[in-house]
Formats: sequence, structure tokens, C-alpha cells
Amino acid sequence: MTDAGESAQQTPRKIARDRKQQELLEVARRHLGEVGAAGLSLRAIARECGLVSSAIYRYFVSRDALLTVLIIEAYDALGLHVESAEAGVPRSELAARFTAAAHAMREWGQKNPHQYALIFGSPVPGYSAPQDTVASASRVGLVLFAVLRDAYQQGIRPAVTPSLTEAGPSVSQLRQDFGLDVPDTLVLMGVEAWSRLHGAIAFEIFGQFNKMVSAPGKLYSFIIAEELTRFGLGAGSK
Amino acid sequence: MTDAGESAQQTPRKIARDRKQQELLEVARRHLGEVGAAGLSLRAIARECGLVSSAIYRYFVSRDALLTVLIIEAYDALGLHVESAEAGVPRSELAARFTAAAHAMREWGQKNPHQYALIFGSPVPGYSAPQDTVASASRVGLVLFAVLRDAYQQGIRPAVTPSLTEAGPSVSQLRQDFGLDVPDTLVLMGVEAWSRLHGAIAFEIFGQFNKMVSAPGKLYSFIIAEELTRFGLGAGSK
DNA sequence: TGTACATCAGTGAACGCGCGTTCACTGATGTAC
DNA sequence: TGTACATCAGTGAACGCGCGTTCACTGATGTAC
Repeated sequence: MTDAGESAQQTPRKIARDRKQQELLEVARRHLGEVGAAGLSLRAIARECGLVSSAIYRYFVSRDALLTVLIIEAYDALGLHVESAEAGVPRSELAARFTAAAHAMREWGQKNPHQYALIFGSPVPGYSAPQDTVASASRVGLVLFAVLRDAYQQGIRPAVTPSLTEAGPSVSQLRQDFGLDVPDTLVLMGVEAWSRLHGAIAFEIFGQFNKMVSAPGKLYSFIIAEELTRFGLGAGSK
Repeated sequence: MTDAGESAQQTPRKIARDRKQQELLEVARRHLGEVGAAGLSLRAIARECGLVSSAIYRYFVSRDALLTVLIIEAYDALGLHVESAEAGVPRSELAARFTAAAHAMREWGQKNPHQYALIFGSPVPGYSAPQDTVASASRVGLVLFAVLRDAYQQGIRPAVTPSLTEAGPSVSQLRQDFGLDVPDTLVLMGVEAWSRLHGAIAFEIFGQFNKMVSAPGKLYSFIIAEELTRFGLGAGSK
């Protein structure tokens, strides 16, 4: 008789509850995009969903709990966007996979600047992040590192900067989290590439490029091209 | 009889006023460092300076006006820090000058994360920046570009990425602002270097590196070294 | 040098607002017998 | 199938707080004659 397995106990009340929670999250997401994390108000969200201000506590135990959900959601949305873009490229086209992922990062940041700021910007005042975000936060990294790993396994070697090989910072934790089977140097270069992409995206969406460069999109493409060259994926592999 | 020129009319009242304004700014700066821009409160600042809340309007016409001053101050503090560090290196040691400037950027960001976020992070909700910040905001750029310009004038040429030379984004505004007499390509590479340094600094001070790399300081040094190589200043020129 | 007036830093009360969170409650929905 | 009890989404009032900003005022300081 349990025709839907574990999630069978879907009583009408539960269904309504889930729908309402989704509605609250949708509104919260939109407000976040409009006023930013610091200005996010539980009362305003409840109001817009036709709830009295105290009712929202049936869904989130506190403002921090809501923020945590939104942070995880943002990581997941970015992760999904990057994963989808990269998944649309044939596995063998390594440079195109990296390029697609990198462009997806930028696109998502441009469309969701407040969400981008929420996960990569300064911590929200008074908010302390829990551990639950780790898996979602790793998704972009997993995509980028998968390309580097595939390249390495195909015998492609980056032009290594000598100083990087000796006494580099430890990345064992990262290697473990991501299950990477490549040299430390390559992991470090990946982290570096990631932070470089972030620098360009942040400069652009937060306005630093405004008075400096006229076509940040082109600049971003150049930055990607340089990373590809660095990883031995430039031009030849397209 | 005007023995101090224009600033001669230093009446006791004016002196007291200036001192009080400085005190208010000091407190504001500290609060900003503690609670961030979004949480900055005029009332709290006035309170701590022994003023009634309304009195602060004798010094700043609004909260936005105070924020503007703090933003300019932050740009200037960062600019000064970078300038001083770079100025301590003999003019001929180009690589060391760039290195000193880059490390100074990171140091200042680490010591003043909220200030760093204020100028490089997401815009403060409800605040719109005026034009007065431009000069102060340019100081770091001026230092970095001066090194590149000096190198270029000494005949040092970067290894140019081919794709960068064709149909690049326009940087004429930047060239004009900074009075640069070098090829567009070099300007673009400079902007890129700047954004890369920012990416690493932001990732570090906002916690993204926490679970990735154990010694972000070493990674930062590597990043600098790579930029030097790119600009033709690596190793040989120490 | 002395007087009359102007300036202006600081006061204190108030306006109007929004916030997060708690609490006792109501009434519809769900469950066990 | 019907009844008794438990669950729980949503209510409405309240607590206690802090905020930016305005306004008429006081009294010391500064200035012009």
C-alpha cells in the first residue's frame, strides 16, 4: 500500500506546508537579490506571503536559519549553473569544458550579484556560518578540478613555475575533499585559477572595472585563454 | 599679518570643531571595522563621542555623507599603505617594487577586512557613491602601473599572449586617467594583474581559502612571482 | 576697550519607522481506538 | 464509521530595541562698529 516509498506520508497538511515554505523561500530569494543580505527582513517576507510576522517561525527557527538556507541555495544555484554549462560540452574537449564553466561562473554572478556577494563577499554582520554549506560550496570547484584531472590523466602537463614546486602550501585537505589524484602543484594552480576568475568577476560586478576597461567580457575571455595556456590546454586542443 | 596663509582663520571654535570631527571619524572607522558598513549607526557613534544623537548632524549632513568620507578614507589608507611600501624600495628594483606593493595590498586587507569590503565588495544597500572617490581610488593602480611603465621604458617587454593583441577591450579612459605611455596590451595586463591580486586577497580574507589551502601567504607569494614572470621581471631582476 | 549682534556646537524631545522574537490562543487537520 | 485526543499552521498582541532625521532651544564664542 505504500506506493511512494519513504515520502508516502504526504498528508494534505504537509503538502500545503511544503508549498508555503517554497513560497517563502522564493520571496526571500527575491528580496535578497534586491536589498542584499544585511537588509533582509523576516517581517517583510512574511508580509508579502500573506502571513503575520510571527508565523514565519513555523518555517525557520530564526533569521540566521533562513540565511543559511539562502546561502546553501545560492551555492547550489551557482553550482548547478556551472555544472550544466560544462556538461553540455563533449568530455574530450577539455579547453571548451573549462571555458564553459568559467563563463557560467561569470554569468551567474552578473545575474545574481547579491547572491554572489552573499557567498563570496564579506560575511554578513552577526551571522556565523554552519558546516552544512560545504558540499554545496564545493560544486564549482569540483567542475574546475575535474577538467584539470582529466587533462592530467591524458598526459597533458602544465608549464610549471619552478617556485611553485618547492615548499608550496599544503592542499591535502582539498585533495581529500575532492578526491583528486593529481600532483599538489596542479591542485595549487587550480585554486589559483579559481581565485583569478573570482577576482575578475568581483571587480566587474562590484563596479571596479567601470572606469578602467570598456569591455569586461572580452577581458574575461582573455583571462580564460591565459589559464588554458597555463594548463597546457591552449589553442591546440579547441 | 596673515602668517599662515589661507588656513589662518583658525579660531578656537574652529579648532575644537576640527578635533571633534576627527574624533567622530576615528570612532566611525573603528565601528566600521567591527560591525561593517551595513551596521554602522550614527547614533552609536555620537553616543560614544559624548554627543547627543542629533549633534552629529553638525558634522555630517547624513549617514550617506559619513559613509562617503569613510570610503574615501579607506581608499586613501590603502593607497598610502601601498605607496609607502613601494617607496621604500630603490627605483631600479622593479620586481621588488611590484612585490612590495602587492604584499602591502594584502596586508592592509587582512588588517581591515571591513574597510576592504567597503571599497571592493558589494555596494552598501541604499547607498549611491559620488564621484569624489575617483582620485583616492586610483592610488593603488597608480603604484602598480608606475612599475609597469618604468619597466617598459627600460625596454623590458612582457611575453604577450597573442589573443590579447587583437580586438582587446578599450582602456583609453584608464590610460588618460593614469597618464600611461605604454601599449594597450600592457595596460590590460596590468588591470588583469590587479584583479588577480584582488581575487586572492578576497578569497583569503573572506574565508574561501580556509578549507582549500593551508598557507595562503605562500600562495600569494607564488601568485606575485608569476605576475613578475609574465611582465618580464621574474627572477633575473630581483 | 566696550557694546550689540551674529554665528553655531550642542541639547532634548519628538516623529515615525522597522526590526527579531516570544507567547498564549484558535481552529482546522490528522490519528488512534 | 464515530469519537476523543494530539498535532500544528496561523493569529494578534506585546516586548524591547535601535534607527535616521527634524526642530525649536540655549548659551558660549566670534565679529563689527
